Amino acid sequence: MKDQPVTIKDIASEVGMSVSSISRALSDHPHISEETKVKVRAAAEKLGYRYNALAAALRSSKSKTIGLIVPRISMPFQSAVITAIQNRLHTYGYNVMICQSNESPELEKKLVDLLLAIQVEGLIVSSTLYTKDYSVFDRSSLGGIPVVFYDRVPKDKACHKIVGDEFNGGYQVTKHLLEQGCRVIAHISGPLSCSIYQHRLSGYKEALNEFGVQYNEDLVFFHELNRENTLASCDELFKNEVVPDAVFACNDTAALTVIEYAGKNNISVPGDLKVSGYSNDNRVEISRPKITSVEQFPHLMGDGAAKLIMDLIQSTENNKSYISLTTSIELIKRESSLKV
Amino acid sequence: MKDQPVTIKDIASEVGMSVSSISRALSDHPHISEETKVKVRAAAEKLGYRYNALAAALRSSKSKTIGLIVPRISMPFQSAVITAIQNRLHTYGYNVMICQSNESPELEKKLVDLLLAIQVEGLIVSSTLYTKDYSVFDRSSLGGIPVVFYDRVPKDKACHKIVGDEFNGGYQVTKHLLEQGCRVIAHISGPLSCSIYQHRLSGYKEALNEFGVQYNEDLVFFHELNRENTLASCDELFKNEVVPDAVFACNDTAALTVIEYAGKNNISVPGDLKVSGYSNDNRVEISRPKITSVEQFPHLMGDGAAKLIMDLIQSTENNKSYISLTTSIELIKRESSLKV
DNA sequence: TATTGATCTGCAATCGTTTGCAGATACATA
DNA sequence: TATGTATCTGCAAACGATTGCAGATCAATA
Repeated sequence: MKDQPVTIKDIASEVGMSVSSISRALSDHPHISEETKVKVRAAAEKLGYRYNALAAALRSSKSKTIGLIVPRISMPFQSAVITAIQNRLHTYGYNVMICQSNESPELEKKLVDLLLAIQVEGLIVSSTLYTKDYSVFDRSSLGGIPVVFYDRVPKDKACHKIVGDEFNGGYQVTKHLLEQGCRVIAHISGPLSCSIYQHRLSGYKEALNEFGVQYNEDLVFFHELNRENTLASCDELFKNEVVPDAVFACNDTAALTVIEYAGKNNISVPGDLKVSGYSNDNRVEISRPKITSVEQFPHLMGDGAAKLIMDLIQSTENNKSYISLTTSIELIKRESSLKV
Repeated sequence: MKDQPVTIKDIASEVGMSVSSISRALSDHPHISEETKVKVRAAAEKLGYRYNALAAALRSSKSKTIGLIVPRISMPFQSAVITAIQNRLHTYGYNVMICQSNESPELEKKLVDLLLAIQVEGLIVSSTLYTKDYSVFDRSSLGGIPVVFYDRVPKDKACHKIVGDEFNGGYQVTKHLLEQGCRVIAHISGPLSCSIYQHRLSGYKEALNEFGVQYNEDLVFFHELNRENTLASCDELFKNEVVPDAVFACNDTAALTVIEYAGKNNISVPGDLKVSGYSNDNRVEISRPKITSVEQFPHLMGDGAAKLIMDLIQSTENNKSYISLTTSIELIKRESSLKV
């Protein structure tokens, strides 16, 4: 009974060869004959050998690991993206170290340090709502490893990224509500420090403009899209003499909250108030009425992010230029926004 | 400009000391004077030194990493547990490598290999619905690292584990339905290969027995709890002459599906049919009627699992005995199961 | 002065792989 | 026999930290 783990050294003495040949045999190096490979593999099996990826990573400086930083894994959109990334990277033989920033820029910074310490070969990041200082992601701070942002990407910084077509999403939702006859369309958005909300807002404005509707600041709210904040915004909205006939909420939680508020205040949806959410998570079909929302195809985004980071890792040339990809969105119309 | 990463060797030559002193200074070893520590830290900062956790892990055989294997991160219960585990382990200075088995026992086995290769110091596992062969988790196969199971735990194998009080959950739900006057209570369960469903079934039987209701095999279904299977079971249930007056579904997806089925077939819930789910995920409050369910306190379970694995790692004695923890559950009664 | 003890520092081996280079072997050809 | 070529194998130095042990320094005490 060994208590020390079995190493390639042990295999080497077992089969009477050098460690280098064992190493090469196990990694299927072309200079090793097929019969030795078979012999070596058999010996490894017999001794209960376990590959030490740490030692290999140290020597070859290839950890075969990608760091992933997300705000929270519990958001349906995020968990779908993560799963796609993970599955895709597995096919490349890469692991993913998933970290949650919990919407804290400080923690996010610490996580970068942590991931660099374990020698990840690349970083995939969806940043917090409040990240302003992206300097930790500069090439110089990262020691040369590539980073790909998705969804929540830096506003004013050139970088590799993959994002949904947020402008179009905002535009489509608003246009749809306008087409349903709405003219007082509130917009409950996340903080503008976050790029996606800026673009949706632009889409919203564009559609209003096209329909000749004046943009009204009193109808627009920017805050984290939880229940409390959204209820406060609803209070604000409905205390005025002129009340909205539609709400475009920037996620489904907010849309659900608006519907909850409407229910409690005898406002009929979609009769008196039409509502749209965003992200098309699994709750929109359960709600009564079912909620119009925007599908973001998280699987495509995750897949794209994973492919992109692998391209960057594998490309030898140091790419000066930044790649920016956009995934399409699709407005899914449901009861909450349709004419009765 | 260095292109090679800065190592403690570089710091050593910068400040004119040996690498061992640098190593000790940086890790705050007591044998190093405070002033040298300050000097060393300053030099490290100046040179842009980055700790190489891989090298340290190799030398000290302490990777400071725990492997986590879950069926899917997208289940609300799971993502809550994962977050709790991760937060807790971070306070111990440990990272978590999260892997998804995707309900495949084969993949699960591969993931164990992968995690062992990267030298995790412990494993936390919630197994697939179909895992029968737990031998990969034997002490001998694991090379001495501890493993803690949670929620989906081995049925017939002694192990460290933390589970919800499933028997009581099954009992409480059933008793509640009986108290509402129901006597034909269907049970839509997951496959019995999975321990939790066995225990809930036992609780179900116990409550029936207490109320003098005969257990009826025709009312009980075992399958993965997705929409398709659940709809099929509903068809089965309602084609008989004697139809159920309640359904105890073993997760909230199934409960939602039952309610969907009832809606389509003019069965009023809770008037004609009372329904309970399990897990109390965020959809049960959105559904109309709101759904009775069982809160499992995933945060407590994750926290407990994390603490337990750390105890096992830190305890020097090789513990012969296995620790089994149970977290409490709470039945949350809502409209779907209450007398009208 | 010699001894002790406390405090700090350095040497060098080690963790388990990978890999550039050189050497060995075998066989065919000149 | 000598040479070339193709194929395989081994040596030994990395990778960047940790750590047991021994040694150095210096002040305090006998």
